Amino acid sequence: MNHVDRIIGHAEQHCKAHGARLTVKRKQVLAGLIQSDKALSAYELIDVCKQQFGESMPAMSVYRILEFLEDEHLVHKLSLANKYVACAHISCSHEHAVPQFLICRQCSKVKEIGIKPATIDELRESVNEAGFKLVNTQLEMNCLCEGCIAQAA
Amino acid sequence: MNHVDRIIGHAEQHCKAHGARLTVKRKQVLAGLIQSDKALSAYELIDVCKQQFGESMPAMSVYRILEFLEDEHLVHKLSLANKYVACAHISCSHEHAVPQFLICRQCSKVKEIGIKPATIDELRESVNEAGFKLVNTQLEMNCLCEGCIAQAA
DNA sequence: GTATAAATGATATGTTGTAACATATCGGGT
DNA sequence: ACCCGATATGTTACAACATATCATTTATAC
Repeated sequence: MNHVDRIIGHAEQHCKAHGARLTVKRKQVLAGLIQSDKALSAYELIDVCKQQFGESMPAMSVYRILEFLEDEHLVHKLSLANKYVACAHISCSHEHAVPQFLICRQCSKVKEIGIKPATIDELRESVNEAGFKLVNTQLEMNCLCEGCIAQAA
Repeated sequence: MNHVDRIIGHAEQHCKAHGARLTVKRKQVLAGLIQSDKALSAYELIDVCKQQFGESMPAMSVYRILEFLEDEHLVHKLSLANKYVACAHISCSHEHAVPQFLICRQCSKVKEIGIKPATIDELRESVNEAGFKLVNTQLEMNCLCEGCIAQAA
């Protein structure tokens, strides 16, 4: 049983635990994201599913499935790039804080990190001073990844 | 001379200073953004220009003009919302650090703030530890503005 | 005034995402 | 086993955001 399947297994347990169904199509979409170290757009996912499973996947279905997977906290949407990534912690059993994302502008590689709570608190403080309230702490930052830095040098 | 015209005047000086041309169309687009306290999409700007100046403005032109205005640092693009705002500091003479943006998810109202350099440094540190490099420090955060908080309560 | 570059217009197309309605599939109650 | 309601997926059409390409106009330099 490979890496991807193991994670899918965890996801399945997670869904089962509260009566949500991880159907075949949903598994395919999730698997597509897990296999990719890059963020993928919905339409890129359609292509991936087509290639891997020979199944045509209407855009509408992919968007619905992504929404389901987001609700299950199995997938994150990156608004900064209009792309999607699998959650890095599907296999962990403990709960997670809202993550932050580093997105490589060159190659779409994504790293999910947890910034120090103290830093988050400072940010939230700055926001409050401006009279706004953070609705979440999912920061997304435009970055370059190690590979693309090396390549540029 | 009203508020908007004054800012446009500053923008014109700014452009003139290095041989860039703030043409009529470019002024119209910029004025549209300055008048709005909300972020506007490119297509919303087309409507605004149509209403205010009776001029039809092809999408292509608006995008070109927005690009020009961004290059001149007169406008910021908010990737989180696919919308655009006028820079809050056009009339200031001094240089500015890269700003951060608070975007109201309810009404698109935007506040441009400057987070404490120390906090930014901590963020950059977290990013570096993950092996990535920030390409800029233009953070965009999903928020609720004062008005929408009050309304929700 | 003409050559040149910059700006804009026009048309087509690509990309991302949703609305609305039809059909298929699953699971429980009888 | 069968039906029913709920959930999931399919289909079509289109809205919203964005860019490519080539033609035309306008401004500035010489």
